[in-house]
Amino acid sequence: MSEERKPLNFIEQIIEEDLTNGMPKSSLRFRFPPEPNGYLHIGHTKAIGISFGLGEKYNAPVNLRFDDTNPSKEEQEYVDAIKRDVAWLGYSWDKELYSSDYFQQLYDWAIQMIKDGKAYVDSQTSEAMAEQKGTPTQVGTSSPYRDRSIAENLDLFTRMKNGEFEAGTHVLRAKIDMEDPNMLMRDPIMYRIMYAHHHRTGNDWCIYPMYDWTHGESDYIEQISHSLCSLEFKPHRKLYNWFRDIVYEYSKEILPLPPKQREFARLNLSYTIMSKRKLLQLVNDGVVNGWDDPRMPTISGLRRRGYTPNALRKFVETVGVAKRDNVIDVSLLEFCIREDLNKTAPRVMAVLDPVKLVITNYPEDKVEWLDAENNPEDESAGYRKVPFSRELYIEKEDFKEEASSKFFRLKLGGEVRLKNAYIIKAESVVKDTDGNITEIHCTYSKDTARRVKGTLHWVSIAHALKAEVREYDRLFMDESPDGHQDKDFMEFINPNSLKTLKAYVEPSLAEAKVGDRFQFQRLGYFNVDDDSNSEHLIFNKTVGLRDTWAKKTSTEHSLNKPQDNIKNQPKPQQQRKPIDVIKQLGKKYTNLPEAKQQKVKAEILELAKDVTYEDLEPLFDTAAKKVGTRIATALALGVLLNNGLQKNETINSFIAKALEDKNDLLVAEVQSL
RNA sequence: UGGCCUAUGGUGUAACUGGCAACACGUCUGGUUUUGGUCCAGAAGAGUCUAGGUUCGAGCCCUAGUAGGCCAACCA
Repeated sequence: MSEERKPLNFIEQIIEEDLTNGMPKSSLRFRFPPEPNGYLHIGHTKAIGISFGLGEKYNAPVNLRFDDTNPSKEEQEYVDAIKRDVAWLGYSWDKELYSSDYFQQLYDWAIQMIKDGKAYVDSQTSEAMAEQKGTPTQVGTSSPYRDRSIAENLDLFTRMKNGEFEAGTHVLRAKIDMEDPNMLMRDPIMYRIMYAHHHRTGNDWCIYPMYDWTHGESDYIEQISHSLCSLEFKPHRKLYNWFRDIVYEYSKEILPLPPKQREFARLNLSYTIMSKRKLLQLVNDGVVNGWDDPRMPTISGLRRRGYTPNALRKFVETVGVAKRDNVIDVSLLEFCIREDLNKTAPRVMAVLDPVKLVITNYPEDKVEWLDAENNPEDESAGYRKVPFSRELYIEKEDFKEEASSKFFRLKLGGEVRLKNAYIIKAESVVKDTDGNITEIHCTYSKDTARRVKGTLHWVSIAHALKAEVREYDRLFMDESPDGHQDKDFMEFINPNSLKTLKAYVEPSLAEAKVGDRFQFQRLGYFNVDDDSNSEHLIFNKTVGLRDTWAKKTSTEHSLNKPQDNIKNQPKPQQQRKPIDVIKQLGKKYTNLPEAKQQKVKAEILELAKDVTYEDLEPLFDTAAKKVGTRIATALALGVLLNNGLQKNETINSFIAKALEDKNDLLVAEVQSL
């Protein structure tokens, strides 16, 4: 009956705490607030997973709110793409909302703030204001317009709204504290004049509210209980609360719940970038073919690449939620998609780099349609027929004229199984004038029950379909392309991130539809690209199969990553020095229950027989705090002394210091020395 | 010459709030296998950034350091 409670992340803990402190569960409400100025990427998937995941966990509504306060950057196209991506991930939002829906309310509150002397119109240039703002280490100074009368502020602000001023001539600022150590509190701008067409409000407004004076208030209007965002907004929290407390005073009768902002570390993925601005640059510079290029870390790119919503959700669930900066290894993402596709993707055969194979003892005009299992992981997937004939294609790299016994693919005189078909033996090769192998001649045997080490995939030449296969490599060659202050991320672009192959696939694939996912056996997972049609089949390689053979051969033949190899070498157990084991045992000594302590003590005494004085000496300096280690040291020292070691000054001072210790165990052990 | 945040195996996250540092990925062995996949069994790898302190007992609490991140857009 022991209930294993799943550990909660820090945000869930905060919510649980609020709940036990009296917040009704029905008050829980979350939101995902993208700015429609670009496509969503895998980093957003984490944010989406957190807020929508909380919604699912607590059965609470989650709003999709577009933070659309900057019409110069935002477009309807992005709104549509964002909705498509969130829905594709399998989340459903309670309401589709826009910060621009609240422009009037925000304006009314701003008027009230002016009347209360909490906001003023500044009429300086942005340079002058930046100057007065100070620096992180230097306080700011007040604007000469800071003490304008309420009447004048009201008049100016109304005229700003009415379009009487040019862009850039006036702004509305909150009146807070130009000397606050948090620069965001130094009279932040609330409104600027901007004559731009807004994707929703058109030309209704020519003043637009800034992020800080919009986001928190939108949360408040929607009665969001927990407003979750990434770490870089932590400094904004003070301002978020400042604005919130003011509008709460104005409207608490109608809007009783003041929201709270909490911040988590955003997701970073190795070998890629997560900045919408930089992603846009890749699109604009033609490095990739659009936001949904399969090499892009965008949700639409991953979708086109063949990733599943399941895999992505599992991924963000696995990476967890915390507050420290992180870089997730792409291998985890790849693990998640393989795990999902392994269970669901039908297996088919495709040859990407073909060489012709002729079965000399197979009749020329004969064709057999053999049974092939669709998915060994899923019995209900059933079987299909694949055609077998005298002339086949196999992968070039599956044949070598000569090879070691470690190579259990096809070699001259060797036998191998053809998947779903017969066992063949390579007899001879035909070469062109340059010495390239053009044909492999084999004989087959019908006895398929025999055990042979290797199994190859193949296609019948006469029946195979031609297909284009797009193989992708990482877009950047550096683990952290935008993590270098001296180098631009564009310097790390991998020039060979896309490889287009002419492949041959089994005929059953004629009916494959855009988006369908398959495992090309022994190769990896592939899906049908959006560009594909029945005349011209196109597949994207989603991810390769785990390949321990490729790993072995590449580490044998290349010295590419020597440090990786060294790092990953496990140390043989025998080489672990006794003194190290003693240290480890000693560490927790004082925490152990009595019986276990005796056992460990005996172990240490035994190990100490193989310890030299040179090994032990450094431990005499162990910090006083590490009592356990000092006890272990004393025990080992006892053994050495018994074996004839003479006391010296270092030993004596160790003993003297230990005798004065408050820990009885330590004192007892030392006294016997 | 500031403020805020963070620090646990190679990576990420835990440790029931002070009691023998766990899980996942990755790495390495071995087994099964008509995919060098999957699956199964196992291993290596962490004195929890440092130095003090509180405590019978500290990854967790306190103090001081160190390192990294964020903050000076009429962006979000």
